[in-house]
Amino acid sequence: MPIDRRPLREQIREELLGRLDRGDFAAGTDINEVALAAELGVSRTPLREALITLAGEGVLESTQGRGFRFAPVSRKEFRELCEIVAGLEALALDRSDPAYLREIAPELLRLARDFPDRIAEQHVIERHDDEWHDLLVSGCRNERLIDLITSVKAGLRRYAHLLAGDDTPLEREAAEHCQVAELLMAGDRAAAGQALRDNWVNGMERMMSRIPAS
Amino acid sequence: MPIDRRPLREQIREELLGRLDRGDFAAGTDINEVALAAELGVSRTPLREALITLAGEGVLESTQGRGFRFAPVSRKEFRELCEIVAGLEALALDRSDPAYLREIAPELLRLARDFPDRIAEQHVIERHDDEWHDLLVSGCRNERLIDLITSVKAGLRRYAHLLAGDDTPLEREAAEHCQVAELLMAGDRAAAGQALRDNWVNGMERMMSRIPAS
DNA sequence: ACTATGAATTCTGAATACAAAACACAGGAG
DNA sequence: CTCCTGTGTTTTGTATTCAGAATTCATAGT
Repeated sequence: MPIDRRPLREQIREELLGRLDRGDFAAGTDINEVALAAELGVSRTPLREALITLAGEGVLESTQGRGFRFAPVSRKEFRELCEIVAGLEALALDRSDPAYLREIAPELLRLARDFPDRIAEQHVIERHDDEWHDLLVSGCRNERLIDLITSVKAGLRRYAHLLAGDDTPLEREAAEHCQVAELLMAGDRAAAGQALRDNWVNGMERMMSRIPAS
Repeated sequence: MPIDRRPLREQIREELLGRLDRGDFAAGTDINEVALAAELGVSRTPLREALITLAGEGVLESTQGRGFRFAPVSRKEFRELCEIVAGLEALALDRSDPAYLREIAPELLRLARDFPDRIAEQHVIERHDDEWHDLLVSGCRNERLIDLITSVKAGLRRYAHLLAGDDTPLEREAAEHCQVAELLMAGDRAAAGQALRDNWVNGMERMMSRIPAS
């Protein structure tokens, strides 16, 4: 097997994002660099590099002399991020090859119908949802756009653990995904894009109440 | 006056972007950290932090063990970036307060008509163009979106010096800006958004020939 | 009792030092 | 002559150290 030869800062970044998913960090709290570096078993240098990357993605904030802190969550920001991702994914759909979209539409439909039931664990559901969205935009030739979507979605990870346990909207989510897939199968990319945007907006509204008011 | 108390990495980032505008760096070339740090009069640590930030914005690329290099320019990437910014600015317009847009429309129109003539220096033209676009999206309440647009536009700076001296499309650019302003004054935000997207696409097509084929 | 001041402490920001990987080039085997 | 290999050099990646800013806490003055 090829051993892991990526820079430490990337591994650290992913580790921190993983912990974020699990809700290990309280939003709004300051980060103690020496403590966190010791905990991760690395020095402050690559840790700070990872923190700077995350700050660039909006996951963290930094203030001169006071270091980094996890950006506090807010309904306003959640709404902003969802709006952006919705716009970007719709754009990606628009810049995709229509033939390819028709090709993957059946798989998208299958995934949407296989949506895990409410018994499933939260991270399984998230994984499944991510998989669907990743496949959806996989036909986009605009590589920078794909990277950008990934980056913006990193900011949404801070909200993941807040949304855990709310299984009511699962059917809605699955149904909306089905609709997008069916529109793609019919070849109506514009309508699919609109349905996708609606899916994001609806999902956002469904989740909004679970975010503490700032 | 308040003295400059921003972190070095930010000042370095701006200095590098400024040099990029002036075409001081050849695209695709490797960066020697010690040499550049010495030239800037700083140590490698904040320099690397700035480089990592710029890599996150797509201005630089990094490879394990080989450091950073200015990402090579290509028509493909230029097209991708323009598509993204077009989509994001149109989204920003869509998320703006219509009343505010009508309010600033006259100023937008005035700016568009005051477009500097072809005698003006390149950076004056760019400054003017930036000012117009900044004002256009200034009514957007989505702060994250504004930041994102700024970040993606940083990637476009690598192309600025390539586009210098091409004064033919100036009237086209000005005319298209006028049209957007007039549509906004009429209160037709959707049409203005479409005109804005067209402006980006047209501008991109006009510039495309000046970018060396990869 | 409360505020202001200042020293001690903690932490970040930046510089330097060290380790390891990539590169360049010379020399030898085929 | 070509290709491989090994050694020396350069450059990056990471760790450590140093300096200075922010915070805390105690104390003195009102």
